[in-house]
Amino acid sequence: MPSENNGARGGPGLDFVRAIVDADVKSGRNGGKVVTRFPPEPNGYLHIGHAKAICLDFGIAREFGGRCHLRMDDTNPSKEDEEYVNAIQEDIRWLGFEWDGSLLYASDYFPRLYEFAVALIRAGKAYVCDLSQEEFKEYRGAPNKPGRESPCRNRPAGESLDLFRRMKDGEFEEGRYVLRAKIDMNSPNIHMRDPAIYRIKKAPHHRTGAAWVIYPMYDFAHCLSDAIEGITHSICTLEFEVHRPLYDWIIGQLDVPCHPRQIEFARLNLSYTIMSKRMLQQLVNEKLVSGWDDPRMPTLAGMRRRGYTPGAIRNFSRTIGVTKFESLTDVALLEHCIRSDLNKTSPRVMGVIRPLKAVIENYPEGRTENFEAAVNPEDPSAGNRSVPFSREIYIDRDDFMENPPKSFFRLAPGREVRLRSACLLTCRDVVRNGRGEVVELRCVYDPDSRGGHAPDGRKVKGTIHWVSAAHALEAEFRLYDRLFNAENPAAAEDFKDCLNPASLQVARGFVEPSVRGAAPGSRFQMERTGYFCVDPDSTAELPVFNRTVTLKDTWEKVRKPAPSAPG
RNA sequence: UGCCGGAUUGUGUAAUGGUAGCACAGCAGACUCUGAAUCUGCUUGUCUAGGUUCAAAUCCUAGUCCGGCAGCCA
Repeated sequence: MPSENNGARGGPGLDFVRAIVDADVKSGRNGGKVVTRFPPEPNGYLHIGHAKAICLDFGIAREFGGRCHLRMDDTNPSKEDEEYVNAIQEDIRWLGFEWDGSLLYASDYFPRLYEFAVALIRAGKAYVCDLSQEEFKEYRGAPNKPGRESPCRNRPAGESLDLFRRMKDGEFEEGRYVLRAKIDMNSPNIHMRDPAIYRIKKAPHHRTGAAWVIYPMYDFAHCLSDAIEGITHSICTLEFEVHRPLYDWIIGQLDVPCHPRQIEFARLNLSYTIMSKRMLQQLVNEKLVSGWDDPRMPTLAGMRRRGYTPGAIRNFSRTIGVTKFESLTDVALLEHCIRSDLNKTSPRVMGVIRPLKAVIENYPEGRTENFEAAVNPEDPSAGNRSVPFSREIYIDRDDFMENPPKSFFRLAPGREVRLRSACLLTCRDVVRNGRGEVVELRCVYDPDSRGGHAPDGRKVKGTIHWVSAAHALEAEFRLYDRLFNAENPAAAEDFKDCLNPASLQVARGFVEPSVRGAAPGSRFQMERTGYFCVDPDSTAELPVFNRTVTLKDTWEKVRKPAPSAPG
């Protein structure tokens, strides 16, 4: 097979796709113009794997001063829906891209595609075939076994034309006839063995309604849609590599304005994640998640709700690169990208997820004071916030141990810690309930340590977060972990067996009052805990926080050495 | 066993015949009012075998292994 892409290599700083585009621009191919397209089928929501393709398609157009179209590849009405068309546009814009021209649809080209098919028949390059699906399967042969020619192969063009028109007019049932390209039943490439290019499908189309009862197949519609739009570089994933000869063949038979170059790259695979639309659809249908935008989903809608930023996803896409090697990217890299973005941009706030009350016995009852704390130590321009303090506070249960090891830097009977941005606190005693569980801590603070510094210069290793009980805002925390326990769930016998039963844990706790009224979508770093994003489920009475990702936690590793890495 | 691709440290990715580099992860240390961030250091790699060459991840030959392809899905 003549392969235009063979031997193509990346230049310094350029991945192999950009290297090809760059070379084409420099050699004056297509008049030096670059036109790409992102062609989703509107049969599901976009996911992080699509983000890689979007960044490539739109990114290349942007970098080379070209255009990028958004075209719905809507040639199979039984799977597609307008809901997806809308979601796809929203997600692309959210990611930070805007298509050139108006939104395009392959279905807009149905009349022209029909005429192209007619032209192909006239040229003796296509015929109407009445073999059933089962029969043709037999005729097609196998990868290592040549096919046989359909008895209809030499049907006169006039007869095929008539039949094709009658297919269009709805005279036949689904499956009665298909239109086939007449290529080569002995080709070592199965896609060249007289592939079907039009089939009868009596399903209403989300845009063309009942206007058509025949629909072009992907191989016919896609290359011609590209050609109609003057696409110069048609970038797609590896599984279409074997389709390229067919792509080039069809374009080569017809009078079209240009011959786009198809370039294939490896799709993204992420550890502990599934990327198959079919499997994602199944999770939604079987209510294993709350919907396409469940924050555990790898969909852009889910990640957005989870608190991911478009910039972090774009940065991730750039970092993983583009190659033809089918790899499995460590989800830790994605997490690194969101942490590093959020670290620079999110306001800090204190939140207690599993509250334990601490009473400061030497602090006057009824008294309140405010401590100043940086909104974001990484960004001095963000200024300060005021955090109220009083005699009773909540701390996190994880920050107290009754019989701690030496490596535990937090609160314990007789130990002193720093309350973040406030003062030094020593635990004197614990209060238990009837079952012997610790339900309250009795503490004292050092009145000379206001602001968190000990006047005598003594070192206090541990700093913990807290919330004043009198001022605390009750909140729901949705603590997300990876959806799957297996590194590659798609490779398992049943991916659903790999679901992580602890992928969502809901907790009731408190946050500092400064976050009152934060709009859905607002992102915060809960100090020492993780990054959180306000969920749309929030109400005036109860804000809901989705945990985007935890902070890295060295103590976690000390405490229970390396399972298979936390989320 | 047919065709088409692919193979660089644990993971991902550079090096276009001339010092195998970067990021993530891991480990060790420094710093620290977030066990975060930051900073420093460290470990680990060219699928194999031949060949060409002063010099090979890169070029040639032969193999090995992995992925994709037999929808009237895209």
